[in-house]
Amino acid sequence: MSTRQRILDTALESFGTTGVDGTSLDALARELGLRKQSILYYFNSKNALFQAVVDEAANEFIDELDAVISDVDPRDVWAQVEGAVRVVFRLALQRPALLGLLREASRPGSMVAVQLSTRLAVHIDAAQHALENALQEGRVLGGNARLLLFSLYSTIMGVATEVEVLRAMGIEPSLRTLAERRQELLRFLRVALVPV
Amino acid sequence: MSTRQRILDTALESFGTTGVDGTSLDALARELGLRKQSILYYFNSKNALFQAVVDEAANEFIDELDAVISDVDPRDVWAQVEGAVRVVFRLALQRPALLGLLREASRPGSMVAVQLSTRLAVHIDAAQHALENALQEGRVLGGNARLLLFSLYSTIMGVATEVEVLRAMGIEPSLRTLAERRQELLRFLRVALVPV
DNA sequence: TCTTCTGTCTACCAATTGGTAGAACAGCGG
DNA sequence: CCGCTGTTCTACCAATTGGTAGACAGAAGA
Repeated sequence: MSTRQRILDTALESFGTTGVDGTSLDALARELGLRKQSILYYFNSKNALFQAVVDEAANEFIDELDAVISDVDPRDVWAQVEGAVRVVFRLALQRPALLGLLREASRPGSMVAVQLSTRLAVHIDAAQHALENALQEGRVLGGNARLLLFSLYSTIMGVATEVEVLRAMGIEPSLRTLAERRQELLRFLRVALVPV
Repeated sequence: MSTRQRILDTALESFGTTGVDGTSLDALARELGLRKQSILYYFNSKNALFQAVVDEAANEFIDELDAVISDVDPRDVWAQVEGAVRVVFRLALQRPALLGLLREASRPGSMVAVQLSTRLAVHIDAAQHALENALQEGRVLGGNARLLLFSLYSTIMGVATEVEVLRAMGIEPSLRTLAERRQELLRFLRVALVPV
């Protein structure tokens, strides 16, 4: 794998778990068996690296979503929601750093330096239109599609990343726990989203 | 107001908006018209200050919740949930730094140094028991009360703090927007929580 | 008046931070 | 063998960080 790609991967892992401020270029380079100057050779600044990592994470996130959702009837909003929930929960288990990074990127301070990936913005637009269609046909509750979309996003995100909160309260989340949580969330969404 | 209290208040504001790592003792002191050594006179370290600020924020948060919920029939779970939602949304508008700080405190890295306030833990226990009673009487969906509680918490939190995400996407949240969001969330919760 | 305690200050400090300048070195085409 | 290009290195650096030591001032109490 190219050095550049190794840097991106390791940085995603570290930024997503330890946070951007909590990760020094020095420590990152040590983990890679390099000097930090080599990192700065590929990315002009730490901020540029962060931007690149966010872009990569957003792309990976969307790829996972697309892979699942593309198998589904685009008119079946509920099936799409269910697919999205499944993806997010799987990522929470298998790629926790990825979700951590997306959360890190949407923190108040970080947004100043880093714009959300273009692809993510486009994807949100598309999802918004899909929801608007569903709304017009009366298959979903709610008025403002974009706001409803954000509601879905933050609900999924919040529930999926609460693993950390559970750990902090002394509850070690198990596979079974997460499965239960997903069931509860799906029941939540199902009752709120099914045809009126 | 005592200097100690002024430090706590300013620190909460700064930690909650700029983040802990993004706030230096120097900048904090400058904002207070002091030297950072004076801060360290009251709090032995930056971490101790953060711990104190988290405790204060948790207390304030719980006070707000208690004030609303104590007016409600303790057996009426739905009324309590509605009250909690109202409180969180009001805080999102009037004391955004407070919610920001609670989110900051539940970040992966921060929890290492800072335990959740004891009072918050006790409060969560109480809420858990209330939910369990409701579950036994069959007035609410769901199985595990503690998990359901976390679901409620993260859902409310996620939706309320998505103001930042909206801003990042170029949507300036208005009072009306937030009111709509609250309505949507309440509809969400109502349908999911009302007697089966 | 002398002492003591509280609070704020000046003066430092060691460590770490992100970042720059430029040497060394490898491989490769000519 | 030469020069070129891409990559990694050593050597620095200025700035900032959290934190320590101790002087100094003022108020309070004896």
